[in-house]
Amino acid sequence: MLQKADLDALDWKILRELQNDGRMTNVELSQRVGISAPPCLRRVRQLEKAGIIRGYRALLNAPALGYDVVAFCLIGLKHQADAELKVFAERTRNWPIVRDAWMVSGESDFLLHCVAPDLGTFQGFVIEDLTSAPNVDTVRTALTIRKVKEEGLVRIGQS
Amino acid sequence: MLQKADLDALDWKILRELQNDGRMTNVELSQRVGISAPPCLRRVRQLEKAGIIRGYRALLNAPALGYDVVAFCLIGLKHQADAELKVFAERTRNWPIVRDAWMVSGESDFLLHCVAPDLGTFQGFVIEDLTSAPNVDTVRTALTIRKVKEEGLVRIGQS
DNA sequence: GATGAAATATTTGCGCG
DNA sequence: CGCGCAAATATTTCATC
Repeated sequence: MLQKADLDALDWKILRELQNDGRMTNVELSQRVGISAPPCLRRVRQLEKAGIIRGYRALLNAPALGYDVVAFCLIGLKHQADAELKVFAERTRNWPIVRDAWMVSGESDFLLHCVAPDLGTFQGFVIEDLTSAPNVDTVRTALTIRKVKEEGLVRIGQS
Repeated sequence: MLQKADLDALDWKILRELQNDGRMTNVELSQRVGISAPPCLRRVRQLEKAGIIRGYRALLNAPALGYDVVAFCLIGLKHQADAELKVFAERTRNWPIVRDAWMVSGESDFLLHCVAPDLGTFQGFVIEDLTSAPNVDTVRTALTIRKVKEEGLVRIGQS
């Protein structure tokens, strides 16, 4: 199976292009990275099989869909036993406003990436759902003003 | 141009499927949502043209690529004048460790989503780059333990 | 929204560097 | 051993109803 060390510059070029446009046709991809289509497709399939490419996803425009509020919530729990953490993690999966959630270490226990139609809905979620959920100690929120960077993974270090 | 209100249940089904697998062929997509291929493709193209689908992207497996550390940084600046905010935003774009960055309101001014090969690299970034950057006041970090949710946008509310 | 045909892309096998 | 070429297969796309 493919390992990180096995990736050459061509593989990283492929990854860069597919992160930019995951629906690019294989022939266009092959032209961009400078090889012909068949070996290009073989590399892509290998990257997929090795799990390096986890999948492909359409990106949606939240404001165009009526979701004007994007915010992050930092949650501190009262008790951090393993079972308690799992309970809260499961809870985040049932809140449609929460798009991504991470268990973190530091001052907080969870970080939630939230999207809501308007401020009222988000505030309602914070007050009625988050703050009043069992075992929740602290809730700090950061409303986003704008996204200033959104990029895929790149090779750090060599060349 | 397509507006949020114009989206029917079929459009949302399409969006859900393409968020799950952005490389699905149009014939498979059409079967999943229960219509024939041409009208399905027409809807997808409209969603793209309206900017509701912003693009497509391959998702990479960071650990498999040797990126074991994922963390969030909350940055407070000393001065938050518009020009200063722009300078810091531009700075985030030049740090390869920073994958996504948001300007936020609240206790902090920026939130950075960071990925690094190892803890030493991340700590080096925090100390040498972040903390010592001009105008940076406070840096709080939250190392992620694991991702507990990662989902696309869904329709909140009706049906 | 469905049907069928034309244009294009993907995929496979085989020879070459 | 992996790359490039060319034919078979599948998909996207456009006309029309």
